[in-house]
Amino acid sequence: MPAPSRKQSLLPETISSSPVRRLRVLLPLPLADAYDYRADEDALPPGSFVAVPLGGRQVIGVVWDEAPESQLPDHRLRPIAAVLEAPPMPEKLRRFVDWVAAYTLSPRGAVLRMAMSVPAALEALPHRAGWCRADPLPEAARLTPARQRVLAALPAHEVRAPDDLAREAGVAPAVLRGMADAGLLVPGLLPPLEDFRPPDLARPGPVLDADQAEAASLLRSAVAREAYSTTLLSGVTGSGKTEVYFEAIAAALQAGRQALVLLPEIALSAQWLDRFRARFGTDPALWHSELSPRTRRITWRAVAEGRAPVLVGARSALFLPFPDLGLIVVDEEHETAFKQEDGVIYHARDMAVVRARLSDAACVLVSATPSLETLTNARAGRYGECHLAARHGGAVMPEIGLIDLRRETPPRGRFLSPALVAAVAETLKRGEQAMLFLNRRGYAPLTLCRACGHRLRCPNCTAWLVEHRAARRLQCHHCGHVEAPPSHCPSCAAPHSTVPIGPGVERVLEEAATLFPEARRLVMASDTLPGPAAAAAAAEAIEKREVDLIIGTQIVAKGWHFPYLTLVGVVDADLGLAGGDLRAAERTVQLLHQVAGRAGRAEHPGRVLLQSFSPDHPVMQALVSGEYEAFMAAEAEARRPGSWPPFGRLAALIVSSPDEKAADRVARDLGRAAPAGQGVEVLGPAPAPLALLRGRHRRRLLLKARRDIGVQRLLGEWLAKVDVPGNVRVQVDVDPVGFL
DNA sequence: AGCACGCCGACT
DNA sequence: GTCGGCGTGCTC
Repeated sequence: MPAPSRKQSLLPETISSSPVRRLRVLLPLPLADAYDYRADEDALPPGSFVAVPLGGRQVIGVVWDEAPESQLPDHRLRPIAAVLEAPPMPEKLRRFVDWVAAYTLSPRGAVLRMAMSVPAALEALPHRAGWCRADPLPEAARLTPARQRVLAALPAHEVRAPDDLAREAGVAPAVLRGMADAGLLVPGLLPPLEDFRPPDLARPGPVLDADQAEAASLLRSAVAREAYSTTLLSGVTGSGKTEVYFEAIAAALQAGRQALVLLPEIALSAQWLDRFRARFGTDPALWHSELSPRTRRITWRAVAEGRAPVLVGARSALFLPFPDLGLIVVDEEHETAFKQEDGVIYHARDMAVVRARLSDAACVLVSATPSLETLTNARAGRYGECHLAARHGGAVMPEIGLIDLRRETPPRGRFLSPALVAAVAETLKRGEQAMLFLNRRGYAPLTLCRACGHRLRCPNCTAWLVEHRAARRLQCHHCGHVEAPPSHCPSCAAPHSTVPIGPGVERVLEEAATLFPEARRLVMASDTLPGPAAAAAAAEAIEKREVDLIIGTQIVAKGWHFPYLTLVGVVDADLGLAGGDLRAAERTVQLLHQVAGRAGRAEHPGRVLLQSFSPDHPVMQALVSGEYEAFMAAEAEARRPGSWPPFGRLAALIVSSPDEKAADRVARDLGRAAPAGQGVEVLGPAPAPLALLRGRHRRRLLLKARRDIGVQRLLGEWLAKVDVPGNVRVQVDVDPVGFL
């Protein structure tokens, strides 16, 4: 039978007598409002997952705790179709969904969708078959050594999964089958999902030094209060911050609550997991984009049922249904990867603070190079603070030096200066490891025709095509566009006339291969290390000294521990400073500081060399002196007069459309309707730096407002004044961090 | 997000 | 004359 049309399906539902009970159901669709449904069940608590009819299909939604308000008459209401078995969505998560939607000006349903990312976890899960010891054991059955091992591994009245039992007893699965036939084993049912093994709190952790112990006790007591607080935990690379916040996790577990750790790139955290295992003797639950559907379902359900005491994840883990979250740790809190840039645009670090507040939980923001926002909040007393001043275990900070590229010029077509080449050679000669850092993937960021000067650009974006020589192709780093390197210039048809301009890591690798032919070289970039397994293998090879020279993009900056790495050369320290980005200087200092932190640990002192054309720039001077806080204080004073964040608020409107005229028209209308008044300023419209992205023409407007002004209301009223045709999209980015 | 309805080009 | 393209618009 075909699906009934709307009109037909209304018929049987209209035969109901008024008044009917109404229930509010929020659906995981980009809708601002919840819908009213007819409830025939008694006492369906808020948070319940329900299946409801919508148009010609059925969708799963959540009973929302607000008064029904639909203008629809009773007879137009459709009934709730089914109540799902999953535990209701916790009240604290529902409030968080409401809060995030209001703050980011997103439809509530769009935010709910992030909290319902695993629809399969809401279905009832089948019980799994297992084996149980027969009681009594049949006397006649033969007890071979293999069979005895199975019985030894299987306590009376316990059910075990066949795979686990066979592995533990060291027998083939066929043995179990035979034992069942002989009546020694009887079938039993296992619960649908296994628990995550709880961390062992009694396990002796690493010995903390005095600084660490003091910080740990401060965090422990913050967690023990079971009330909202946010604390900044800062300290140089290698000062043992991770071990300190592990104590906060232990405190949350002791209080019977859950702990969540957010990492910017969970895929690269194999070494983090080793440390967790060392402290707690078990693995935490994981949450990131590469989980299999099955693991995703198991983990979501375990979180919902309170069976996952500790979860480590990427930013989307903030929307998991923890019943009683006691602690949120945001490690590397300065990382821009915490900013979600599409769909619902939010900053996971800021939302973590909110989630903690709504959960009566402690939040700990961790970084060697805290963001200016966080430092300012700490200085103002809104956040607590603890700082680890020294590297743990007696290691010293690396010595940082500058190479002035205006004097120390690399040979033509090369990118490593003589001074850096000499330092690498010396390091390799001593049998130590060296790293060359360049935050640019591929071979060359720009290709041009030497005959006519034509530059190869992406057809869909305002961007050059990046040559990836190993893969023999040109690639756009903003959309998926790929093309073969042309044999003739597409503009003047000159044959074989293209030349690569500027370096990427592949080109540095090529240079290193000619300079250091005997060194064992490894490139670490997101495209050469596809997935967590490859990244973990690379890290292991480095730790085992199977590599002499590492050439990497920013993925090398993130929390790795390479004990034999003593030299880091930054190929282009000026790279991040170009462009009109408000945070360019801050981000460059953070990135290069983190990269520098890879050099030298334990007994091997490290050295860092920065190649720069502007060695006098405050960013370079801050890196050399190591005075991060002083630099950030100066940065703050530079932002204060213009009321730039964190002293004022920003919101960006991004107007985009495949039709350039339409985008321009809407941007102009928005500009005319811009709010005005004390402490409010609108900049733009202007073409976005990426004026064309994935085939869409983009214009930007920027709202700057005093800190005490409610930006959301302003934005809401502003957007309501302008009518936006269907082919134009207006995205709102509250607290933008990038300016693309 | 789906899935309808709607109004213009190439097929029987 | 119908099948079907995917452009707008609604779903309690």
